[in-house]
Amino acid sequence: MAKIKSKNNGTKKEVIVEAATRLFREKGFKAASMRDLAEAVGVEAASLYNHIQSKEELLQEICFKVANEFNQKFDEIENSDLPSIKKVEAMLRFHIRQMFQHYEMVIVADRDWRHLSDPYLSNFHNQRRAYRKRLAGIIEAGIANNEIKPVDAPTVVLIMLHAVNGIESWHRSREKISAKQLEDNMVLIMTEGLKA
Amino acid sequence: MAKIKSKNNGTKKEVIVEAATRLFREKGFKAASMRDLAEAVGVEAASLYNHIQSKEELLQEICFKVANEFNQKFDEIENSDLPSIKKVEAMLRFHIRQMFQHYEMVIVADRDWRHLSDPYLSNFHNQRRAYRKRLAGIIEAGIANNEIKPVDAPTVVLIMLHAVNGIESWHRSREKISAKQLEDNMVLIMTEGLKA
DNA sequence: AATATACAAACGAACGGCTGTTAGTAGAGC
DNA sequence: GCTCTACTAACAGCCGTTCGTTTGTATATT
Repeated sequence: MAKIKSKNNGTKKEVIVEAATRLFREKGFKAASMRDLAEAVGVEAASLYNHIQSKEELLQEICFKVANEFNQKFDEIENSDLPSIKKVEAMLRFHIRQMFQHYEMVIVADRDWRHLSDPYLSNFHNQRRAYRKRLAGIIEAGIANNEIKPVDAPTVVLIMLHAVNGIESWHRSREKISAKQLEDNMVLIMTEGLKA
Repeated sequence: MAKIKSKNNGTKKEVIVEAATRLFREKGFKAASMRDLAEAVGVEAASLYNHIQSKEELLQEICFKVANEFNQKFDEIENSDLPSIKKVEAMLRFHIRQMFQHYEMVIVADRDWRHLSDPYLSNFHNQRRAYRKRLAGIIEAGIANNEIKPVDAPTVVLIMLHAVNGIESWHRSREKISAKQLEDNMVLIMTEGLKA
């Protein structure tokens, strides 16, 4: 069973999810139609349903893949013995790199997750809240042992997570500075105001 | 003629635009239907067209109202004789306050402007680019006379403008710190890393 | 004061078009 | 011959919007 590989590197479903990611990023989940998607894949709309169950399933795949990657990295960093300020920096750098390498799915997950329906909607929403709370926890730990100046941790999380979204603009701007340069600049600006 | 005031404080069109703002913010422009909007206003969908020309006109009103307010404030600050770093801080504070007071329309304009169609789409897009360039200009001026440390100005603009969007989460979170407190926290975090 | 005129604003019905999705079927590759 | 995948055709439902008409009300005329 399942020799349904497409071309060279994955199942047809994966090809569809990738095309959906690009399309959803460009038009938004609601505005992107299954017929648009079919055209992008090079097939009729009905044919998509040999590989997927529904339009929403595509959004689920995207959202939870992104969520899992972030949660996994978070575990790794949280369990390390870095000082708190370095943990924050590491998470920030990971966010920035994900935004460089997989920005389309990161943006779709961040912008269109509200179009999920329960139980996926609640699940994702809860994960999102939990993630922010954990991140704020690291910052508060840093404040507690004087690595980080006493700022409101949830505010810092708010700023950091949203600031990274700005990289979307960078992706389609003409005169790009290098990725490394942008990363270092962002980290500098965002963490310099934190240090005690 | 034209005593078509609704209830006490504005034309019916204004009432519709306000309801549309709330609805678009909640569901997104594409996902919000004219029948949804009609119900929110307390009227049949067809009746809306006695007051507006199209669904897109509503989006136009929202987007350009927001754009005009920001551009106006920008002129005022740019023409002042504040030091560059203070101009940046003033703009940042204005963004934050707009986000507190009119966050629904600010968010709709920022998230759904892509659903405008030409010529409004190009117009808005150009204003957006110009705004960011002007803001970067202020920062570069500050770098030139050593008020601001030598960072990449477009990156700072990216971060600042997106960071402010985080206030949306604050609006619907349970345990709010005060608006003033959040504003000061954001300004501190965002500007401390900039000072030379 | 009663009636006629004018017009804004509401309505139900309907439009063509697009939506996500299903059914049934034909062909390709093992 | 069996499985997988593509197709065409069609579905029910929602979309923004238009139509013709009725309702409500403020003003002008008698």
